[in-house]
Amino acid sequence: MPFKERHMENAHIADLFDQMADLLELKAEDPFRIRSYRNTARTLRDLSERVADWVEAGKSLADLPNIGKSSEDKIREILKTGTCARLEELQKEVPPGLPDLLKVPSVGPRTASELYKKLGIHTLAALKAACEKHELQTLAHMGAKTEAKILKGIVTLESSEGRILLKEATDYVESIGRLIKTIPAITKWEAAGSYRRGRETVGDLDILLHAGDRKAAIGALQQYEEISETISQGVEWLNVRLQNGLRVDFRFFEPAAFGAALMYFTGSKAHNIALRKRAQDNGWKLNEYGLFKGKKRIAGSTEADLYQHLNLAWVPPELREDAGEIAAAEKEALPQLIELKQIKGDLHCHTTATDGQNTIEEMARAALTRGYEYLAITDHSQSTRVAGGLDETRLKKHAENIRKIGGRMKNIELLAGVEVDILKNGELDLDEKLLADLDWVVASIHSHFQLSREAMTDRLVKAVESGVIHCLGHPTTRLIGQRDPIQFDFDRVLEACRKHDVLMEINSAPERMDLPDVLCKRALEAGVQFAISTDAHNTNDLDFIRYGIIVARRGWLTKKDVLNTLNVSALRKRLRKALKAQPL
DNA sequence: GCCGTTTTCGGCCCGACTGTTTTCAGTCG
Repeated sequence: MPFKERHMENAHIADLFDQMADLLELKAEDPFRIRSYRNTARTLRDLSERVADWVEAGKSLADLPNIGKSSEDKIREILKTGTCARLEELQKEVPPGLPDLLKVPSVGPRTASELYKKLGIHTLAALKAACEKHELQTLAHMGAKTEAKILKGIVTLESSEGRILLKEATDYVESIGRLIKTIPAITKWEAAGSYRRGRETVGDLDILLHAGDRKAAIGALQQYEEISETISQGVEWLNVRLQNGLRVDFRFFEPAAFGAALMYFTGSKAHNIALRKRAQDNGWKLNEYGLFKGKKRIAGSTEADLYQHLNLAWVPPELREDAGEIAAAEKEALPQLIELKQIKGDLHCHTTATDGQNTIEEMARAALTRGYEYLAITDHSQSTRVAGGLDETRLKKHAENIRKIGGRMKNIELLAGVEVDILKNGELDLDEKLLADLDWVVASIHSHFQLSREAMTDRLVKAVESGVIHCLGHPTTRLIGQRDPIQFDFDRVLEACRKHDVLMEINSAPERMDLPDVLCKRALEAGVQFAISTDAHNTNDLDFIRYGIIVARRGWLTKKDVLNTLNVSALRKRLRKALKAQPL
C-alpha cells in the first residue's frame, strides 16, 4: 500500500462514502442502499482506531457494524488507490459541482437533479444567478417563495462560519437561560441537540420549552438582543438566527411529551434510530411525543421513564452516539461517568513567569475558591520563546518560589511543575535531573507539527521513555477548526505510556479539547490513566475544566481513571510511586 | 448495502412543515 494511503484517516474514507451516497441520491437510487453508505461513513468516523492500520495488520473489517463485504472491498480499494471504481463511475455520471447544491437548505437530491435537467444548473454560482433572474419559478412545484428561500440559503452558505465551539454555544445557552428566567410564562426548559451531548462543536441550538401561554413566551423570546432575524415562527416554535450566524430553534412541548422531545432532540440521530427500532421490536412506536402502544401513550414525560420502558438504564447524553451505549444500558453496564465535583485540583496552568496573566499567588487563590486541594504550576520551558519560556536557572528559582508561596498558603498545596517542550528529536527541553526534582512534569509538543508519522511517533515515545515526565500535554496539539492534529501511531505511544506510567492529558481549553473523545476511549481501553487539566493562562481559565470533564465523559471515563480526582495526600503518594517507577 | 433467536430474503425510524397544489412531493431533523 502506498505511503499516503497507508496513513489515510477514517474521516477521509468516510467522506468518500458520503460522496457516493450524495451521488446515488442525485441519481435517485435505492434509498436503503444510500442509507447504508451513510451508515458505513458514520461507523468509520466514530471508530477510534484507523482502518488503515487494521488492513495493514491483516485484520478483517467485517465485524464492524454497517460494514459488509461490499464496503470492506471498497475501503481496501480506497486504501490501495486513494479512490474506488464505484465513486469514479458515479462521478462520471453526475455533472461536477452538482453535489454542492445539496448543501443549500431546501435543495435536496430531487430539486438538484431537476435544476440540472431543466435548467442545466450544476454549480452554486449558476444557481444563485438563476435565482436572481427568477428562472427557478419556471419549474414545477417551484414558486417565488422557494426561490427566495434558496437564494437566501446560498447567501447564508457563502457567509457561514460553520459550526461553533462548544464553549461559545454554552455561552449562548447560558445567556438564553438568563433571559428565560425572566419570562414567567415559561415553566420548563432544556437545551438539547449536540450541545447537550457535549460535542466539541455545535451546528445549531435546540431549546425545548414548556409554557402555559406560548404566545406570550414567543413574544418575550423575540426580545433576545442577540437575534438578527426570525427565520420562521408558529404556534409551537420560533426559529431565529443570531448575530454570529448561529441558528436557534425554540420548540414548545406539553409536560406529558417533554421527556420524549428531550430524548428526540438530543439525539444522536443514530442513537434515536436504534431506540425506535427497539420500540418497534416490542410492537410499539417511539417519536418526539412519547412511546406509544397503538394510540395509547405509555411513556413520555421523562427520559428515565422512556428508557425504563425500553428495558434500558438511562443513558447519559454524552454517550448517545450509538457506539455501544445501548448494549451497555441493556446489561446495566454503563460506566459511572466522572463528574466535575470529583475534581480535586488542576495540573496544568501558567503564570506571569511565562505567558500567563496572573501571579502564582493569584492562581492559587483562584484554585482555592474553586474548592481545589492542589494546583500544579506548569510554566513553559525555554524553547517556547514566544511565551518567554524558562531556562534552567529561571525554572529553579520559579520552583523555589512556588514552594515558598505554597508553604505559607492554607488549605491548598502547590506543585512545582513545568510544561517542558518535547524537541524535534524527542529530547526534553530542560536538564532531566532538574525535571526529576520537580513535583509534576507535563511534556508537550509546540513545534515541528509536520514531522512524518514515524518520526513523530519516535519523538513522543522517546519523551515518554525519558522516565522524568508524568503526563503528555495536549497530545494531538490540534486546534479545533484551525490546526489539524499531528500524525503519529497512537497505539505505540499508548503502549509506551502504559509501560512507563505516563498519563495522557485531557486539555480542557475550548479550542483544544485534546485528547479528543474517541481517542480518550481508546486510551482508556489501553489501560492508560488521565489528568484533566485546563492549561489556564489566567484565573478565569480555570473554569474551562468543565469542557475537559465533558470530553472525559464522552470517552467513558470514571473517577478512578483520572489522577486529579485523588485528594492531595493520595496524589502525593501516587506521584512518588510514579517517580520511582522503572521501565518494565 | 446491511442484517439476522422471524438468518440467505425481505425488510430497513418517524413525523412535520413548506409550498405548491387541490392531494402531495420534497426536505429536514
